Amino acid sequence: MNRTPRLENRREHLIQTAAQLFNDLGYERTSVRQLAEAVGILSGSVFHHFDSKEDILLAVMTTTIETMTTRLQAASKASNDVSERLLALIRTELELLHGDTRHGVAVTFFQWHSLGHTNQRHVLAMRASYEKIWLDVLGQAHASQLIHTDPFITRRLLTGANGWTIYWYRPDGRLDLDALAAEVRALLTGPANQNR
Amino acid sequence: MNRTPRLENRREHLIQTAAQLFNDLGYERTSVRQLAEAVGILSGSVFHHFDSKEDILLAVMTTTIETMTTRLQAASKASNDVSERLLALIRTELELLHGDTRHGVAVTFFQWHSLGHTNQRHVLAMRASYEKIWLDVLGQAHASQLIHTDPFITRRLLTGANGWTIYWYRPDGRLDLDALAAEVRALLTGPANQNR
DNA sequence: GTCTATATTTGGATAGAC
DNA sequence: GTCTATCCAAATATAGAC
Repeated sequence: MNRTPRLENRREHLIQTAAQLFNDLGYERTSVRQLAEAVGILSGSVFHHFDSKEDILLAVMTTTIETMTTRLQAASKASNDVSERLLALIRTELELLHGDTRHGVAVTFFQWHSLGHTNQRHVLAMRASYEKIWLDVLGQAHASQLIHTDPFITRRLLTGANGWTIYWYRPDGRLDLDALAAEVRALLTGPANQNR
Repeated sequence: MNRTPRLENRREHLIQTAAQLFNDLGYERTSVRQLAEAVGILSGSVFHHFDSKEDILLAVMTTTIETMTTRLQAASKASNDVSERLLALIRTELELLHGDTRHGVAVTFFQWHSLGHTNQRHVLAMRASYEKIWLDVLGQAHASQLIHTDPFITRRLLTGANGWTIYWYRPDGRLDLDALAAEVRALLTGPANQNR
């Protein structure tokens, strides 16, 4: 029996709660006191788990990037068909942005400038393996003439297009995630692949 | 003769300097003291020109949106050909993001969450006329089968794709703005319009 | 591992002299 | 329109008791 539900790992709980607060309010506008209150402890106690406030942001991002990479990796192995593989990657990134991981993912996408330079480089290095998966698949898509724009530039434009969806797209609205993913792929591959 | 160069309009100078600081450091990490020092006055004097710090951010955004709308409007009248008109809009937005207006534009794109709700609505309302120009042209492009994705969704994906370029694109690099604009249009219109 | 208490800094904003 | 001086609030972080 567990006397302290959810508290088996307070550090994990702090990271999840911080992700939500940082996403809702922004890192700078979130105080350590708010975070502490949200998990039911006092502000001083937070510093038993983290060295500094920035350390919390770093933890949010590193754990998020690990999840992102794992899921994208899995998606890239879902099919041998390049077109389907591309769709799987798009759908996965949109799921990351709008599913249970949304807070951490949004923070990772849009708040890395709140990190100091050293930590920024650390996060960037971690993101590299995530981006590599993308570039591999986009390279295949380009080689098989599924897409006709440069894979590198395409990925960067796509990063913006997908990331920006957090500001307007609502999964519970008219357009579901599959339909949105299909629209995004249609944008990349052109009308030829719209009718199957 | 002017004894006080650049100071004819101190308020304007403060807005321009604030745009740069807010873009470089972020709104929350920029102090009124820093801004004051950058224009050569003391922090108390700033509040002769603005009611509050948030008021400065609001001024940055409203003046920026006016410029954005003016320039996009001009671009939309540059040609009667839909394809060229679309390219002109893309090129103009990229110029706004990377030219002399870049600081204010980046702040307007990515830091509106630092505004209170009331001011957010104000800014959103101002942006509407800018977005209307886009939706008109994308609607024309869709009607003439130049693009095949929904104009509304397309614009939102495009907003993200273009806005995100501030994080990776450098106008002084290998790819010039015309080439980037061409890539973006190629993404929207598909391979059919890539070879002219 | 958490709390109490607090050190220390910083930032937005104001009042009144010049 | 700017400066001087300062108020006040809020925030990160620490030390030591429990």
